[in-house]
Amino acid sequence: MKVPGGGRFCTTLFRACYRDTGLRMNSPGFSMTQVRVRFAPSPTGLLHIGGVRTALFNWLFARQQKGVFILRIEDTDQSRSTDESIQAIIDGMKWVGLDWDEGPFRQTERMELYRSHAMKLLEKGHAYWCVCKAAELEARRKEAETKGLSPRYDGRCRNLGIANPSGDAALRFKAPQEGRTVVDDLIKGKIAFDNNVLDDLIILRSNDYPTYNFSVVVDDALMNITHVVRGDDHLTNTPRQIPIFEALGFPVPRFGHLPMILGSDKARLSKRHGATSIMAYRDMGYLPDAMVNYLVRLGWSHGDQELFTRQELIEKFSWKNVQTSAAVFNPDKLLWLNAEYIKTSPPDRVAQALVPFLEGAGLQDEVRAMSADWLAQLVVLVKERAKTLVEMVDWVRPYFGQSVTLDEEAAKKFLSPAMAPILGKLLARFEAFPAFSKQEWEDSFKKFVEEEGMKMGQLAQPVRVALTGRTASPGLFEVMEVLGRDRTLFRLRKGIERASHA
RNA sequence: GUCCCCAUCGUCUAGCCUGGCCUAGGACAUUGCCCUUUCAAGGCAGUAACACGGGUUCAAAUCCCGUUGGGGACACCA
Repeated sequence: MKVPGGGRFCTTLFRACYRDTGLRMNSPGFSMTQVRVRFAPSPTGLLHIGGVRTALFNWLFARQQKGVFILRIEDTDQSRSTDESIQAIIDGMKWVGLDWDEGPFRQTERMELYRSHAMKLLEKGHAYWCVCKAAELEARRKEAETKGLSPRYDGRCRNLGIANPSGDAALRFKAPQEGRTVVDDLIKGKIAFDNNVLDDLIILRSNDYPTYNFSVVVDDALMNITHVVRGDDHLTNTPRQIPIFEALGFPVPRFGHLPMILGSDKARLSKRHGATSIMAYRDMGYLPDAMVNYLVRLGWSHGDQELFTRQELIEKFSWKNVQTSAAVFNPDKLLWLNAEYIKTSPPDRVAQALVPFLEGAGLQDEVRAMSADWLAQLVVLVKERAKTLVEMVDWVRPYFGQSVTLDEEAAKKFLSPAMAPILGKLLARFEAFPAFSKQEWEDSFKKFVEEEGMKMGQLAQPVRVALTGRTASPGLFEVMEVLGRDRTLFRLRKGIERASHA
């Protein structure tokens, strides 16, 4: 239930103490508690973009508050956690440039902590042994569901007082059954839950491993997490976790629940909506900065601004401007942003990111033969035409190597026998220049077109095909500049050859 | 079924807290035009939204209630 009069914008006074944590840090008179946040993914697959966005908000807040950002791997699910997934998380975080200050911690390395705290709860009477079998529980849940009842645990072992269970038993937390738990959410405001909807959740499995709802609490408490910021899907876990903090005698952190990312059909984003792994976007030729910009803007805004540097993001971020509703992931806008970043990022950086793609396309020798400066020049040549690095590979291909592969249709259309003598004359003019000069060659070209009584396009297209092999390319004279005098003349001669033998 | 969250153009959003400046602004996509040696990029213009119903008020996108719709959670998953 939404608390009346509470919520996100309740009163100015109230807001001051919970919305603007930034003020707290900066205003004198408040105790300087350092912000400590964490990203706690489970290693059960690839790092997906929703996870990256959660990490991003945490990271932004930590950096802005000069706080600490912790990476914690929640791998207490033995059957689903893998080392490859842990590596995927680390690789993904590094690729988008989200550096952490502590960790990565693995929960499986902290087992004793969970077990000892669980025993503490048992001793204090906050927990009890449950000897119900998993299969029985499952059956009862199904039955309750078909009867239209709540599929909660019925609490049958709660008052049995089992002290030394034989065989496998699980430890359950004695959840409060009365009153209400109020969550004061950073993003959604005050939310109240009636405790009577709570059931006694298992905190220690019969295999001695802790469950999620218990290990998060122990870790968040022990790691002194001040703000637990996670996906919306955890909102209803919060009233289950708060009583555990309390039973353990730990202070309760602030919570913030980020709205979900949806697919085009408004269902929670999943594989069937297309690529969801962050690394898939790297492979599709997206720049990490574009990815970050897109993901942050999906659910957060700063007036009408669309493009942000990382520094701006850190400075301008605030919980107040985080959206409360879910957002549909829009690949078109991401693509536009990527194109924007390709156009405006330093060309040498784009070139650097492009190299692996060129190598992947079989151009490793060609790339090695060229200088970094030339590569950057190449990026400048095609940057407003390629929306991804993958597309850029295709645009850039004609500029490697001495000769060029002619597109058959283009050659047939533009390198006709009738063109041969005209191209020959143009070649002679260019050959007269001892060195390439964009301005001079362009003037000469235009003068030639005029003298011949041609239209610009009539000559430009055949030359374009001769130089690039295709009918679409950047400006002719920029192309020549990147090719250089020798290759320009060489390819022109080859083009004439082809035209005369057509 | 129960509980929780959410609701402005097709999409991301501004505006909502502190009602009037909103004949609702920006961005992506889309349409048309301009520029032009091709392809882009760029420039200009256009189409397009306050879910619905009740209140409160001189005045509601903004506050309250309800309805509808969407999403999430209810595991010895996280």
